[in-house]
Amino acid sequence: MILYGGGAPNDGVPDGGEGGVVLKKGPWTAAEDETLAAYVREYGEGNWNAVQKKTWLARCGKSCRLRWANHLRPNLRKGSFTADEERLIIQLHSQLGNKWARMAAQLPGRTDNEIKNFWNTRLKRFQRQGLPLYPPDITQNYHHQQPYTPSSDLPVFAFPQPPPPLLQPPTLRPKRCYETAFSCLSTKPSYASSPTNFLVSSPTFLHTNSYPPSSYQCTNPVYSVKPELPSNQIPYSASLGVSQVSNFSDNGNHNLDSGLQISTCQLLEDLMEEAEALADSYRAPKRRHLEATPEDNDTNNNFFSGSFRHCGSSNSQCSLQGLKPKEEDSLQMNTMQDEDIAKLLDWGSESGEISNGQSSVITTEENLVLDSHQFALLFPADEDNNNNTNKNPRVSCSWDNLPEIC
DNA sequence: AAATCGTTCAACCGCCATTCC
DNA sequence: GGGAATGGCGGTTGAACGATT
Repeated sequence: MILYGGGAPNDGVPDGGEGGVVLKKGPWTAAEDETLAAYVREYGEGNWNAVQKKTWLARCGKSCRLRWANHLRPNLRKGSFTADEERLIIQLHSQLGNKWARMAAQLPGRTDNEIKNFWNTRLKRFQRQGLPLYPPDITQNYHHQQPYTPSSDLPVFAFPQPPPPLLQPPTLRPKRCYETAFSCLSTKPSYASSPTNFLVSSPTFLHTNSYPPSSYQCTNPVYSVKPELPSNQIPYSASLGVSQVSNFSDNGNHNLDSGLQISTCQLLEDLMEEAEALADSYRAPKRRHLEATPEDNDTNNNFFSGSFRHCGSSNSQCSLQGLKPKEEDSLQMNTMQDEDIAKLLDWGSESGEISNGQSSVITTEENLVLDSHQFALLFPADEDNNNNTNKNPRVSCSWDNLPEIC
């Protein structure tokens, strides 16, 4: 056993002896750091579980590896990101999604954890402020299919790619986003041949020029075709839509065999938000309980009510940036009229039998385009935001009034 | 000065893939 | 082939800290 660094072996940690060591958690001490560094100097990286055996450290191998990788290994750059680094991160994220390790590989001396923290902080801030996550030039890069390629080992996603055919068996299973996005489901839905379809499933107007009005043009990859789903950013797009299906059907049967259901429900949710804002401005409040019942305490069932809160709280993501976030969203939802819901459900039914929660029969995205037009007629975008704003501030949210995403 | 709020960052957790036996 | 061990990755948490009220 190596006693590098002179640190106290126990250091407040119970030690049950060989095989019964209670591993220490929490912040690392300088002595532990020194011990770990000495271990790596002697034995090299890897075999991290041996650290515990060969030194007095009561840390699990994972913890050692993490400490080394994030803090002790040489050539680490500490301190704030430079402007160039920040820009590179943004650019990489626009292409890779939440692939922190791969992003870190492009930023010498930076760790995936740092990048992840940076991005999540930035994400929070930008969402709160309703700002676009990606600067226009970076999204232009996307538009012109000139993805940033800092090195040869970074795969180039020449998107937008034609969306893969829907309703095909998955050919690969996304590693993370799948789990997160559909963690609410006992039955995992199938989806088309790549996670890209989750984003294809975002509101139709994001992918066409037909709606909303031409003044609004989304190029934000977050909404658009993207190789990977940043799962903590797109629950709105995927999982929330799914949850809505189950709630609309109200049969507890998560029979979601179609990625297109997700598409449709996502669009539906977007439209419902628009509808709720409009409806709320015209009608006296009339409560309608779309939220999970109180006895539904698990996350699955709360997903529906949470979906609106989430959307409101992630303004830059969901595009309805003018909507009131969080609590007010659920209030707005409660004020939605039955007939509005009925219209939405009828619309959904016509489009893909969404209202009954069964498998969607929509087979093409064109249907969604058409239906969005129908819905546009149902809830026309206000032509004069000021007028509506005077009626009710909430109505200030319309497609025209949205802050530019990109 | 105290309380509250927001941000940052280090660390942990769970899952998955790979390797080893 | 199968299970265990190991490493890697992404998501999440919570403490520390500073700013604001």
